[in-house]
Amino acid sequence: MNIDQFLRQSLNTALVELYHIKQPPDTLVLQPTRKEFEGTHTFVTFPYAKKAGKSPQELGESLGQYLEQHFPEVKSYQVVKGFLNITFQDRVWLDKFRLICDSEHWGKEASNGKTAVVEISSPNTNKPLHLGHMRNIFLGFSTSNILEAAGFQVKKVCIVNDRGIHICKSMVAYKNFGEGSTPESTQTKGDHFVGRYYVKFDQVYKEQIGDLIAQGLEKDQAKLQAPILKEAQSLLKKWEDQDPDTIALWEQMNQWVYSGFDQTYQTMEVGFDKVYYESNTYVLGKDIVNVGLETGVFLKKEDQSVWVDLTDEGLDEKLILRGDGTSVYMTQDLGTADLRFEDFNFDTSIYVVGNEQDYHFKVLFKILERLGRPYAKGLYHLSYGMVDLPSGKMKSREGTVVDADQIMEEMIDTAEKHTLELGKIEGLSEQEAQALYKTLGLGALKYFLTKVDPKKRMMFNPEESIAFQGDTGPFIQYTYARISAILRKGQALALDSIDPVLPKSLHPSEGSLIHLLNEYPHKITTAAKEYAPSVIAQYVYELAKEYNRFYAEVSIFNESSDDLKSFRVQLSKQVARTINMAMSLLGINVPERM
RNA sequence: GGACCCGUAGCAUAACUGGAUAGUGCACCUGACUACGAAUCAGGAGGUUAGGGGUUCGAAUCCCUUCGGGUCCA
Repeated sequence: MNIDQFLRQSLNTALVELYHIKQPPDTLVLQPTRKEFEGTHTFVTFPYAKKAGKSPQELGESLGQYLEQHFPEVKSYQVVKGFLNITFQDRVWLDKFRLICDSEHWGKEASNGKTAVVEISSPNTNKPLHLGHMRNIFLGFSTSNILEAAGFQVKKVCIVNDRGIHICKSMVAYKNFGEGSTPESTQTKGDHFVGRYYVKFDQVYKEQIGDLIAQGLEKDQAKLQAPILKEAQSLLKKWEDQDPDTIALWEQMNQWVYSGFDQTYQTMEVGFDKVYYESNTYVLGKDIVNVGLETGVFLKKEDQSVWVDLTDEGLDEKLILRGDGTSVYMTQDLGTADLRFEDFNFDTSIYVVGNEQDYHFKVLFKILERLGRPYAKGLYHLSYGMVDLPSGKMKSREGTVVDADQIMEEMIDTAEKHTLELGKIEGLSEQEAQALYKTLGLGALKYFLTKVDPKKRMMFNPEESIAFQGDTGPFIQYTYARISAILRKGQALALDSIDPVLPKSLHPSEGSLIHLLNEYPHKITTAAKEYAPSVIAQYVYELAKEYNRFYAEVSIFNESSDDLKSFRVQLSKQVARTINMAMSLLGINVPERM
């Protein structure tokens, strides 16, 4: 039984015995004890004081006394202003430590037989990936890893937005200004190559609007009349009519983009189980509309457009299909939801999509529920805030974005500079050194993007970039490398016994380390339940910090007793193991030295 | 016109979902390497949790309201 449960049951017994208060154990209010007080677990007595007819202070005292007398696991207690703080015997922690050492599957739940689908990234094929995508991607992959550790089978999918007017804009600009150049001929990464023409389109478009206004047109009219826009629209029409030349160009340009994306994904160390293309899925959903009309979930208006009325839920009426029979995003998303369920028969499906789509997903899920889809209750929108720059919002058309490839490169360069300054990696080959810089640079980036609550907008300052000190990826990586050095030495001294003699008592920092280690499985559960990588990030930071404190407070190899030395080596080893696992849940590697 | 999200020291963030004196990092000041790795550790300073009102043993958290920032729907 875990300590939490044990304490809940014991408190339950005490409340019944002393005050005849029957309170289900799992409803008792427990919380971690604050650092400045003795103990690890705190029971909040206020809610029960009235029923017991005692002051919170008295109630705490009596309960504490009861626990101390009846349960040998409880070492001592302390009541501060109605908060009952409980300290367990060192033996309890040592038993836990033994279990952790012996458990081969530590930090990995057994399969729960359920499948989760996670939709990640969903890029457009007209421009390179930027910082916003990175937040999406790292959040999505980390969430996937966490769900896997919590026992799910996870499928990572990506929907590529490869059709529509935005692609045609790049195509038009390329036709007019490309002069037959290619990524190869210009030595440019494919996605950047295509993105350039998207920006070019916008430049020309703006010039043309300016010219038209100068000729006396209203601004709104000018926006509609600009020749290059009309050209893009006619190209979209041609694409829909399957014009061979247009299709060929479209395929060619998309191919360039994909090869660029692949390279970026490789640097990020991510990959997908299945990729959907919108050019295939945008026709889906129309059948669903017909069925929905028959069953009365949808209604048809005079202009033949199809709507759903959600006003009784506090939402609006929402367009499902246009009067001319063409799709809107909602039509398509209904179709892909069904398709995805056919493909994976999932229990949970998570959409990692920015919070500007909060309303859209609320409506989508509601409609699927009304359509009686069996999977509807397993849908979840993992919504995240925008990434802001000091200069304001990122706008790809205006080129004010932080490019993913560029930022990764800069981070890796910074890591290299930093590492060379510190000069601690003698003996690494050039190849190992390069791998290390990547590990550190990407570690800093991934940690930065996953440690924050996804809901919040976040600020990214490219000038100050991302630090390597304090609450950062490299701080944790450093702790791991530090422990690795200890383990190497422990091995050399033959102190790395798998079955060390456990000490009779614990140094306080040893106790808190074991307590923290013991928390890890709970953190996975919480993180999986809430789809919150930040839970893991915060945990692993706390663990690394606690280890560094331990490291400063006690010595390992200067102890006189071999038993104690090997115990501390073993403790270090378990910390390293846990850091490694937690970091890999965030998609971050840890180095043996740095 | 309607709806949703956000506001915590100079900056960036946390608070176990209503619990203790609101934690932590950066930056700033002070100390610790002739000791297992100083990308570290120990300490200091910095807060009317945007403002006001309410709910209660207790509010950053829930309700009302004002202000500021952002988003969506037609």
